[in-house]
Amino acid sequence: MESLLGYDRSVTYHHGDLRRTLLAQTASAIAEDGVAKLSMRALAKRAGVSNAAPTYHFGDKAGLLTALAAEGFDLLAEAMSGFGDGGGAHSVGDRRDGAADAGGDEHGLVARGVAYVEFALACPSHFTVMFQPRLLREDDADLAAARQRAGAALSVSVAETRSGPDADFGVAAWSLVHGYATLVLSGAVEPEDALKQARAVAAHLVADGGGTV
Amino acid sequence: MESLLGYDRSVTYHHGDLRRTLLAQTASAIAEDGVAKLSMRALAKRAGVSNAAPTYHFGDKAGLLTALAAEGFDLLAEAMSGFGDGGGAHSVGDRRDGAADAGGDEHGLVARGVAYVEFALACPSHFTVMFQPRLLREDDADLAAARQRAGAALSVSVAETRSGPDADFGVAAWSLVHGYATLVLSGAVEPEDALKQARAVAAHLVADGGGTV
DNA sequence: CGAGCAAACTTTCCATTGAAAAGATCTTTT
DNA sequence: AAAAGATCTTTTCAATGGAAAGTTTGCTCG
Repeated sequence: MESLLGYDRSVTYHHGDLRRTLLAQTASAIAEDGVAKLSMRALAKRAGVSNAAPTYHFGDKAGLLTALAAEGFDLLAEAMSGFGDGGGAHSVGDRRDGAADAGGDEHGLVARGVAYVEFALACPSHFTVMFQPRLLREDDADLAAARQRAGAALSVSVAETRSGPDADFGVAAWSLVHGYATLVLSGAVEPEDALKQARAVAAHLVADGGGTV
Repeated sequence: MESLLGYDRSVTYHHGDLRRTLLAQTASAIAEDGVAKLSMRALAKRAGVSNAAPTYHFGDKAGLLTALAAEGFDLLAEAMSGFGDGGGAHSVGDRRDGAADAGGDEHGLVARGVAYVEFALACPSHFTVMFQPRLLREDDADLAAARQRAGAALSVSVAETRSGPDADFGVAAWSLVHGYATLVLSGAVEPEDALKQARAVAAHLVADGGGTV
């Protein structure tokens, strides 16, 4: 029977973890071929379930990508937290290569900027989807909540450096790291050593002492 | 006859300008619903031709988007040229709102950064596609050529400001304007007055006098 | 313990899509 | 005028997203 179906019903039925599995498979599928070529059916095959299983869990393709984006914003919020206040730097994902996080006493804002880039490069699928609202259900509550958490983490990063509410500087800092991450991911900038370069790039901004335009 | 076909054959057959028309319709379709929802068939209807007409001109969907991206890189190169050497500022597209280009004696690099953002906001469909290589035919010769022209224009902009070959600074400047444009286009940053803010943002970087990390 | 009930997943079906193949029409060249 | 080539159409097919209805599983309540 199972050889005909292509999957073992006793295992897949009430998988228990299918939602998480689908999200993970989605991320790796996007990382391989891009979000444009993501197919719900191929995803289902990849996870060893039937065509309609992903649709059941996420409603439709936009729902799937929305869930991925929400997960991404939470990962980003996590990656940006725990720098200054003794929490110790959390590296994205499982890797702990030391070198990237070792420079402990570099400028706090630079460290967080590097963390932003580090996240984008470690989770390219999440990052890509997070900033393509056309692909998402913008009215999704979970997405809004996760986005707000990430936004708060970003604001804190800037506020720690600049006491006054200098909105322009915050936007500039965000633009810098976001742009660098985007350019590297799109292949426009060759990343010999992306994180080292990111640190140098970020330092250009922080080196600006004044800030009044 | 024509009422049955849905188009006037005497007009559409050997349209003479169909390729350009299709590119323009593609740009506006993407601007409306995003590139993910772009349909070759809907595009054909929009242009008043049959299903296969777009495929004939561009090979396939990737070919269409590649042509759009190449056009975008040429528009960008044009937008970035003609600042310092007396050419006068060329505004993107047809609009000439004066205010955006009027501040003649602001820092040259800032002016070019603003031009970059101005282009991205004026041609969002081109800009979006230009930096999504997964959607394109990367081996396309026209794309490579146009991209190189734009790259050269960008390099000149930076080189005019910094004499020495400070690669990091160039990447930082590009990242800043590219990131700001991307964030505005994705809706992540609210553009009260996007260009004014862009100028302020860019000034943060230029205000950095030294540059050595 | 078993009957119902909701959750999780499957099967089937349909409209739309991208692309290939082959045909029709117009323009240009010779 | 005849041939050749460019431009556009018609037809066709496999793949896709999604809707609808059916089936299996686990849980709850009597």
